[in-house]
Amino acid sequence: MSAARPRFREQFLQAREDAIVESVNRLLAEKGFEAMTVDEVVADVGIAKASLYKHFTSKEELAAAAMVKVLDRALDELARLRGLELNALGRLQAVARWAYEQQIAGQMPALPSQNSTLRAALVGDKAYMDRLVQLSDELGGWILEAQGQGHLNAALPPELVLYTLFARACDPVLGVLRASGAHSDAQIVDWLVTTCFKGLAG
Amino acid sequence: MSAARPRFREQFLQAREDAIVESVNRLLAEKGFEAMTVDEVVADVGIAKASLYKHFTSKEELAAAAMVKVLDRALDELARLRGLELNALGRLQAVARWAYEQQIAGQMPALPSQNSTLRAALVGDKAYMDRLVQLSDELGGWILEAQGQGHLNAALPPELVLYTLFARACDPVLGVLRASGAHSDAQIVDWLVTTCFKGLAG
DNA sequence: GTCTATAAAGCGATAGAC
DNA sequence: GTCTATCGCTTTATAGAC
Repeated sequence: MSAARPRFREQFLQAREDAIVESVNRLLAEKGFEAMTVDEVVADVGIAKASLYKHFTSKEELAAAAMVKVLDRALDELARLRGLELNALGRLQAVARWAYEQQIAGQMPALPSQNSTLRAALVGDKAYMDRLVQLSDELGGWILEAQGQGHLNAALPPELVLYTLFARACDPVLGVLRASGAHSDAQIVDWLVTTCFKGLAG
Repeated sequence: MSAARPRFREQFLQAREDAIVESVNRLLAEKGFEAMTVDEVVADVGIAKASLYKHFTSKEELAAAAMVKVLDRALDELARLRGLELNALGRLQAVARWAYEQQIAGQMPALPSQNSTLRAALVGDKAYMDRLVQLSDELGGWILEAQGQGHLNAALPPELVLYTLFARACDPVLGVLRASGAHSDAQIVDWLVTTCFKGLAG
C-alpha cells in the first residue's frame, strides 16, 4: 500500500471509473448492450482495454454499473417528486415524463431482456438489485395509492402497472417519432405520457 | 435446366425454404436477431449451413423472409376483420389482440430497431417494403376513421397511433407478466389491450 | 444443391513488460 | 495500473468435392 497522497490517487481512479460508466451509459442508450463493444468504450474514454478490465471484470459488470447510476438518478427524481405537492397519479406521471426526457437526452440505457448471462450478472449484483427493489417498492406504493383514489385502473394488478412504466421508459416509439422530425421533443413527450396513462382511445 | 419432374423438385425446394423460414421465425421470436445464430437455424432444420446459404445469401435476408411471412399473416388477419361487423376502433383493438396472441404463440419475430445493416437489408427488400406499406396504409385508414368517429384521440397524430400499435405488438410487458405465472394468457391479453387503448388511468 | 471443412473477421478477455 | 500485443472463442460466410 502506498502512503503518499492516497486521497489524490483515489479520486483520480474514481474519476476514471466515472468517465467509463458515463461512456457506457451513453453507448448503451445509443446502440444497446449487444451492439456496444468494449473497444468502443475504451476508445471513447481514451484508455487501453486492459486498463478497463482492472476496474471492471466483464462487459456485463460494465452494464450493471451503468444501471446502478441510472437507478440512482431515478431514486433522486422520486425523492424530488415527494417534495412537491402532487397526488400519487401526478407523481407517477412525472416519473414517466422524467424517463422519456432521459431517453431524449440519450441517458436511458437499453438492456435486452433476453440475454441470460447479462440477467445473471444483474441479479447477482447487490448494488443493482438493492436499488431496483427500492425503486419498485416506492413506485408500488404510489401505484396502490393512486388505485385507492380511483386515479389508476384498480382492475389492473399493480405489477402490471409497474412493468408497464419500466417498459415505457425505453419505449421505441419515442425514437421513431423523433426521427420523423415532424414534432418538437416537448410535444412528443406530452403525447407519450398521455398514451401511457389515457391510452389511444378518445 | 432439368426436364424431369421439375414440379416435384420445385415443391421440394419450396418446402425446404418454408421450413427454414419457419425456424427463423420461431428463433427470432424466442431470442431476437442478434442472439439467433445461423448455426442454430441449420441445426433446427437439419441441413448444412452451406445449403442454407444457397437459398438465402445472408442472415439479414433470413430475417427479412420471416418478416414477410408475418406481414402476410397480419394482412390476412386484416382481411378477415374487414368481413366482420366491427367499427374501426373494434378492428384496431382486434389487430392488437391478434398481435399479442401471436407473441404468446411464439410467432412474433423481434427485430432490433438499432441494427443498421439489418435495417438496410429490410428497406432494400421489395417484398418486405410492399407489405409494410400496404399494412400501414390499411391501418392508417382505420385510424383516421376511428378518429373521425371520436373513438380514438383525434389530438394524436395518426403516425403516433400506428407506431404505437407496431411497438405494442412486441411489448416486453407480455413476456415478464407471463413469466410471473400468476395469470392466464387470456387475462394478460385482455389487460394489455385495455392498457393500450385506455391506458393505466381509471 | 448438399455436404465437410475452412476461411475471415469481430469480440471479450488476458499475458507480460514497464 | 497502464500499456501493447495477442489469445481463444464465436459467428458469418465460402471453397471445393460429390
